[in-house]
Amino acid sequence: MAAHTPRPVGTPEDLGRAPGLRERKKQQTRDALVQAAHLLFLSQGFARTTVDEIASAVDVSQRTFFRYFANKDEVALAVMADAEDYFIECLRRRPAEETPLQALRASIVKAWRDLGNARTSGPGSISSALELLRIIEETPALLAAHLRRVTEQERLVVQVLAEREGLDPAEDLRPVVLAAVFGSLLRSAHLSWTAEQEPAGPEGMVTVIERHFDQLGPALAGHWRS
Amino acid sequence: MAAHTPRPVGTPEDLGRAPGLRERKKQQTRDALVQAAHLLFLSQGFARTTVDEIASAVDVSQRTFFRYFANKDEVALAVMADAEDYFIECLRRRPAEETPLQALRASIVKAWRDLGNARTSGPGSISSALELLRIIEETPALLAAHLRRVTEQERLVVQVLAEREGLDPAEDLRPVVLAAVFGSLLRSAHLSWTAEQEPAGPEGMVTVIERHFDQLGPALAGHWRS
DNA sequence: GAGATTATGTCAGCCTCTGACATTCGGCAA
DNA sequence: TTGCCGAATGTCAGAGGCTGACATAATCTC
Repeated sequence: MAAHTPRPVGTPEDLGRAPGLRERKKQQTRDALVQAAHLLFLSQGFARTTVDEIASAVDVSQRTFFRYFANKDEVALAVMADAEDYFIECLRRRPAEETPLQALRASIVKAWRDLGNARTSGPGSISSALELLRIIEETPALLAAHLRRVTEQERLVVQVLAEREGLDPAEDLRPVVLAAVFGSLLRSAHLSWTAEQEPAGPEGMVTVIERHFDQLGPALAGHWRS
Repeated sequence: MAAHTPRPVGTPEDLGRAPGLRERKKQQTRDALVQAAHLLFLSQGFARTTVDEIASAVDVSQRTFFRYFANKDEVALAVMADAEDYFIECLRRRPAEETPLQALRASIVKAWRDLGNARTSGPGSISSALELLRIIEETPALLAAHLRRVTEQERLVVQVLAEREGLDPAEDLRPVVLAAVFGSLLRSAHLSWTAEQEPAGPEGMVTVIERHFDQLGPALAGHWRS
């Protein structure tokens, strides 16, 4: 097992090659750990769940747990992390005619919709991610780790945007600023989704996100008092 | 000592009352801890500094350290936290004629300038805060904690903005969105300040922040390709 | 100065996370 | 099939963050 095990991301040469037993087992324990952790977090809360519990629920040693995940946070954020990867993929595929802002909006909506239509249960399911989002928001340590992940994702967004528009992010601040704006827009959407009794599920999330996008113009415009 | 010791924030009834010996001593050890931690972090890095080291540098027990700060992160972020409080104060005082965006921009610039002109050394100095910013950015755990703090501050900004403009933040998304945008704008400014060889010190930071503000309009406008 | 408050120290202990080393298991080729 | 190599896992020991409980010492109040 590679040192520190980054999350398995399908490299090009993986495609079409049948993974051996070893790989399959690895994926299996990983999924099992995520799922076990998930269940425990939901039932007992994040803080009151120990790594030992998670590990022994899957019948591996604590040490093995830490070979799959760098820390306890990571296992909680794993599902969200996968979803974010998919979003980046969507963004990469947007047609060049769209403005950067349009492309971002379209990608995030598509990502949620697709994930919503995909597997609807199991460790990688999107409803899992949504339940997790609630736990994340109410657990300071997790929220912190999540926010850090999000800002790292933002760097990727900057890169993709700059590439799309053919400019150098070191020269031009616009991709940086837009990515930042987009990131925080998403976060306030998540926040309002978890806080309010919004329609649950991915489609509810899409609604909330779109509502936030629509407020972007008005928020930046002059005075608010009508 | 109150349980968990939130950072001392001057309550109205404190004003003009001479603090007793006990209070003064508390403030003294707190400052000493911050300063000692600060020096150690700068010389050895955050991770390689133990709480025991910090505590014994000030000649108190480890247990006492944890009565002042909930965790190791907090002592590192203490100076930044004070600066943020001052910013909020500035925002509260902005004239009502300014648009929300103008008020935010003016407050953050004023806050950096004032803090820059105030004590220029010592545990609460602004140059300390700036040095810390570098450490924060390169220490994942600290960055995470910092980001969480920032988003909490954002909630305050939402409140102040909503109050200014006389609207209900639960009804109207504009304060929420603007605060989010502002927060991420600041963060990318910090990032570019720590990354590049920007003019050091508070004034350099002001320059960077203003440059980012100026890009806000262009970033959101249609296509970027000229 | 006596008693009530409050800060500090001490101690024991849980939990997260890591390095080192031994063991077992899957992949692969003779 | 057998045997070897490398990769995954287990075991163990230990550092470091953090907390509750209780005792002690300092300040405050009257």
